[in-house]
Amino acid sequence: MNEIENLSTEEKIKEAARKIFLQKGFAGTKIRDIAEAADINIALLNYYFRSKEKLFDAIFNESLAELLTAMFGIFNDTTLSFEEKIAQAVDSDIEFLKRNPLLPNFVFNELHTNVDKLVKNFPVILEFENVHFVKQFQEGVDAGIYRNIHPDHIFACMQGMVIQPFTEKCMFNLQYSTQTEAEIELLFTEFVDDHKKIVTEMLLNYLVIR
Amino acid sequence: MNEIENLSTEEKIKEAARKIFLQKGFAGTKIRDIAEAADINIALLNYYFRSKEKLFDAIFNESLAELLTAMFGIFNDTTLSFEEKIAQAVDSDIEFLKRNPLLPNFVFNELHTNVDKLVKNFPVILEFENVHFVKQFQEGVDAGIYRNIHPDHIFACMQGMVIQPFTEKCMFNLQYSTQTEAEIELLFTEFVDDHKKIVTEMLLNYLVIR
DNA sequence: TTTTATTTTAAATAATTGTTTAAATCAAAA
DNA sequence: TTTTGATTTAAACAATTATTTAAAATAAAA
Repeated sequence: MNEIENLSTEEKIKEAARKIFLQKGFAGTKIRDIAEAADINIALLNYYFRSKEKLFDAIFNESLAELLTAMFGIFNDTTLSFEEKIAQAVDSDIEFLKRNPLLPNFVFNELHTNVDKLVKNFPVILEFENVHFVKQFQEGVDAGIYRNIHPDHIFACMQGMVIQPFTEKCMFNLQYSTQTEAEIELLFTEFVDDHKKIVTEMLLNYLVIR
Repeated sequence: MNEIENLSTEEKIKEAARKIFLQKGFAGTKIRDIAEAADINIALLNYYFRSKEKLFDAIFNESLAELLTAMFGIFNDTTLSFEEKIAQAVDSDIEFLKRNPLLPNFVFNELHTNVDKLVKNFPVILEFENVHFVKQFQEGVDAGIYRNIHPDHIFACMQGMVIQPFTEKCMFNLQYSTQTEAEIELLFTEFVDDHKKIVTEMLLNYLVIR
């Protein structure tokens, strides 16, 4: 019996599915479009993944795992100071978003139809209040060096500022519609790189009491 | 000839359509669901609005207009100082989002399939670089009292921080899943009210050089 | 080579969904 | 009341779409 899967067909489907699901969401995606993009027969889709929904779940769970890793990977690193965690989280989030610009909107949008699946597949999501980052922050608050706010505000501010340029990328494109596409991409990269520094400074400026 | 429209049926359709389109997007919405929610016959939908797409466009354009008004209504008020504009924009945005929590995600998501329609219906969107807020900011930068960054960073930071709590509201709900729904709503209102103050202070703290 | 299991294909199926039709109901005007 | 036009309804239609089937092609094993 051959246990080694030939991933080429399965991976072709997943890559095409990922691309289209992220662009158009679950309801907006037709399995025929996936099949065409993957250059395979429609029936193969149900042969490898039993249904459109199962294929979607596979993509969605992988995407969410990626996002959670990117978003919260830094926050439990005990070797980093609070300030370093913020700087590195902002940096790694934006680098991640450069490679996956559609991912946050995709996840957040499909989420509220799938909240029940979320906790089941990612119970870690309930642990965010206990992350090392929060402990460090609370210690700093108690020591009088950090401003006393609920840590959720920090997450909301950081994530919001980091994600927003990618959410309204189309607005950015409009603004520079005279340039070529390649030039716009370059401008956007410059913009989000500047944005990293600004977001980090803005957060620390506010949180750290001098 | 009766020129006075009886708005009750038409309005019933629009209200139901708005609710469902905002929750599920264009592709995820079935006109039968709208008809059921509005408690009317499916054919009436095409009688009043010629197609699903036309109905959607009506809803979408209204939504976008609302969002743009809420987001940028303050920025051209010449009676307000730069600092006042920030404080008021944050306040009015969050108050708006309390009433329309799903609207930003809806708009941004449907936008990238409709970018061409956007500029046609809302040419004002290209004028944001010339808004009074930006002029005030540039003057302040030239006078050395504001930090010299591209104004787009301000918009991205402000909008991101303001919208994010509503985008991940479902996460907030999970965190307090032991409480009743009414209690959670109260907690969330408190949270975003605190958030107003934090966002405003964080922005001004960073932008205004002392 | 022959046999067996796996993978792929074309076509059919069944259900869904946006739209249309034609008749029925209702309201206002003559 | 009768007539006219607007509104509403039930049903049908046509197109789309996820899924299944059964046969063909391919690869692996005997």
